[in-house]
Amino acid sequence: MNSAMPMQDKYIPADIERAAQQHWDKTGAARAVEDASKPKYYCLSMFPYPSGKLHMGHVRNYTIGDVLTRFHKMQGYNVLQPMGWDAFGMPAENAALQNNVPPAGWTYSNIDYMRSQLKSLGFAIDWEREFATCTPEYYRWEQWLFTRLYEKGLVYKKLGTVNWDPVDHTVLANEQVIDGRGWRSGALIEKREIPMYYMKITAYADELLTELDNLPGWPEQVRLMQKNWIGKSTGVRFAFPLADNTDEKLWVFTTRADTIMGVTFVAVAAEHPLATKAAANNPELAAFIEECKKGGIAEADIATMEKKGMPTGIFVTHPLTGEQVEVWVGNYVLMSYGDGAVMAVPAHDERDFAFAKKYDLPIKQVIGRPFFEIRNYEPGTPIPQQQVVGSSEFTTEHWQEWYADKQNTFCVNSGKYDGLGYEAAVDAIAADLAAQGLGDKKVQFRLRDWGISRQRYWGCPIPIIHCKTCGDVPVPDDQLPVVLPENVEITGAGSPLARMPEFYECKCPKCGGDARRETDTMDTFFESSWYFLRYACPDNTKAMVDERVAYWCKGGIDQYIGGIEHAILHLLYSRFFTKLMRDVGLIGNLGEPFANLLTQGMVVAPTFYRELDGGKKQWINPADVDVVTDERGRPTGATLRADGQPVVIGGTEKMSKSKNNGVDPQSLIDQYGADTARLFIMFASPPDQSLEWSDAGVEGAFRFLRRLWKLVHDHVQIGLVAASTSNEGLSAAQADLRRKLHQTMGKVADDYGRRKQFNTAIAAVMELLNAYDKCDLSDAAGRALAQEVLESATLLLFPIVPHIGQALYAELKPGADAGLAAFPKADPAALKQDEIELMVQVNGKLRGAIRVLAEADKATIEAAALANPEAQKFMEGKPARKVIVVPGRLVNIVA
RNA sequence: GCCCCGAUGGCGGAAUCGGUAGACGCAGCGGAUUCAAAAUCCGCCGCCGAAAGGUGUGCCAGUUCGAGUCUGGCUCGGGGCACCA
Repeated sequence: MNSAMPMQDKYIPADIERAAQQHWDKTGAARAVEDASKPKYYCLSMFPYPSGKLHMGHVRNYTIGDVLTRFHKMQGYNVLQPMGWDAFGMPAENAALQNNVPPAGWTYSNIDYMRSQLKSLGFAIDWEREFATCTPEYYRWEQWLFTRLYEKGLVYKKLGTVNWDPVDHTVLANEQVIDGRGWRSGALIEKREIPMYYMKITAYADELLTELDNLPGWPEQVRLMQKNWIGKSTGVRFAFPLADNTDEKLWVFTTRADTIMGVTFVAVAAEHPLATKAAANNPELAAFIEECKKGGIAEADIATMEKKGMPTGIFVTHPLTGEQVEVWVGNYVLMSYGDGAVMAVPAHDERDFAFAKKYDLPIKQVIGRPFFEIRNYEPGTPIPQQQVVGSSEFTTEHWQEWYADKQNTFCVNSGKYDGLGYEAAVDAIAADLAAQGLGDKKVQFRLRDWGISRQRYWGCPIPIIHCKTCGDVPVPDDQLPVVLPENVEITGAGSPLARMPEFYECKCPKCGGDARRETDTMDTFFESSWYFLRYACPDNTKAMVDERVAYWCKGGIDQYIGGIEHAILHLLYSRFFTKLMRDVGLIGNLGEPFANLLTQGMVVAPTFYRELDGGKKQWINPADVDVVTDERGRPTGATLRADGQPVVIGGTEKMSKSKNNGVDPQSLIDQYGADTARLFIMFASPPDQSLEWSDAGVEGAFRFLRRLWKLVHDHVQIGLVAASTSNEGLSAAQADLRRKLHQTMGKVADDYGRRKQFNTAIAAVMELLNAYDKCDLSDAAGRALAQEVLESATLLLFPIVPHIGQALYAELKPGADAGLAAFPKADPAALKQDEIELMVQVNGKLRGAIRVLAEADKATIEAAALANPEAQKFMEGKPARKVIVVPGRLVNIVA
């Protein structure tokens, strides 16, 4: 900043943004160095997938992070804000298929472009810590960790189910299965079981669950979602002996053992061994099992499809009644849950009820609900004790909500268990099953082990060698990393690695014989599960992490910011990894990785379309549309700018390619500058809510910055003075303005620091400047106050709009660097107020207002309120029965 | 289907611990300035009503002196559901 030059009278963002960014680069303003003498603040935003260019969601995410980064820097913290690239993933392979470019080259060029975009937004990122996860320097360490975990038994191999495209001969992601068909081939997808590697996350289920209670800095909803996902439940696991007198047993798990006397059939998954056995000499059943294998593996699809089943002809013995119960195959039973079999109690489970009605299976009521009645009730008397007069009516005609109730119900038609409530019945039944050696209480988790094998190319190779004599052998440390070859041809049919002998042919590290390298790669959640630790020491070529992790991550990363869509998987896996790495001895006990979490909302925009022949919609970008409004500003229609013809106004939806409603951040930056983009995004809505795009709102943000520039410019023209430091010499109106200034300092610091709500912080500064505009500041004391207001407002806004902040502050205080300034702190003396205004209510309705001394006692306030003419009018001469005084707020007279 | 969240003027939103509903901004309307326009500045702006006043925070109940905020029941919209990231 060259303060010798006269101040530009126009706000020209391009000039000041370039200058500010050069200044920060030159001074290394964003560089983070470990410094034990200062409190640290590690501010982390979820790293982007390098898809090509930044989208508005990125800009929002990283602006939030940058505001918190800059605010904490001004508060005296040693701040780290890193950035990197989640660089492995499917889109690179799709791009390769479409444009015939290798995934590596595509990814690296995207990274280069997106890095330049991030730089143009002026984020205070320490670029010296940048890395991409697709480089061997990064992924070698997760291969190394994988081999450690494999040796500890925390990684193991078992069969897993995948979406198989029988035409393209390839495994598809859930996203690539549309209405049960492959997205490219259109073929009906089948379930196929293949061997895969699994991470034993279930071994940490209890710790992952209980630690959620130690995360007060997380949104309650995210903790709740994770809790439900882990899904700890206590129930009974028990067995139905097969009725054929062999020793074989069919095991099931239930949380409703109290309904066990109502079991009328048992359902098993299509892949269950018993189903396979029964199908051996039952072609009809075999055909049904085949049918169950049609379709994808996504749970949402399985849960919403029509429930179907078929009897197997196999009977099992009810462990308590000795009755014969038939085994059915059900398409809704998942092999991956528990034992792949469930007891069916149609009377008390809604799904079983529907199934029993469909196949005409018996429904046996074993739970009753007491029915209450109030007898001899006299209107006007207190309601007497309710009296149980019997059980609510049960009918098999239709399902009623209470059938599945656990509370206020008791066993009926259940022999010795009759009359017992839920808990007592479960205890008694579990004890009886245990006595026979046929079952016991069991804690079960919904959480399943994490399958990490992917039959894809653009990912981290799994470091395993398959040897005919030695079995699966982890790649020894001195042969790591297993480097992913970058020059490959992507065909869309299977993994190219499996067609590259130069990749998979190898020697067994144990016996030296011919062996085959694993060609599957890892789930890309693997990379994102530990990147935040690597930022502390990205340059270490000898170890995965080092002692710098202890400095930056002590007590957890201070702030993590990212989309709510990652609430479960990414955050759960990252928590899991932190515990794994602790147990492998890599890091001390850091506890939870993310102390504070902010989940930002989506960026949405209006949609416009035209209906084409055949009902297909042609989506039109909002930038090409003019909206027509009536005289009150309500939209009445819209036209396409190119031809002036009408288009249909659709809903407001998440910005996406498919709805063509995306706004390119680059055009915004080019037109208005980074500060306007940042300001609009922070002002439009609080960070955790969805943000609606508005071109007019962007204009408004730009207008505000231009106005701010002009206010400072006009002041500087008259001449700089020393900022006021007390109320001395101020008029009453000026003292009011100064009080507002200091109130605003407190408000903005609280909004940035505690509330993380930036829209209200901006609104508060706007209010301050509105008051500044209306106040006469022409005398000497006023000039000093003007200087104080402008200096402070510039610093208050600096975290959000740092470029203009840097420039204006240097104009107001020649030679000063806003980025190094301390955040303004409210002066208690300026906040003092003699008189306050209280609202007066009569019967809860606002009727008037009174002014009283700030220290007035309750009696004085009551008297003033009762004397208020408006209050008296609405009391209509009635005496006040009660007067409620809420200090500093209002008086409510109950008449 | 299951888990979680949300709903306030024409629009985005504010009201932080149950206490003035609509701050701030956008759009709109009226005016000033201008040869004119842009830009800028000033004023108005929930709904009904001439006013007094009434009414109003998705819908239906409830708790309370007082409910956008708390409780129960719905409706609609969004996120996640384990291979999108």
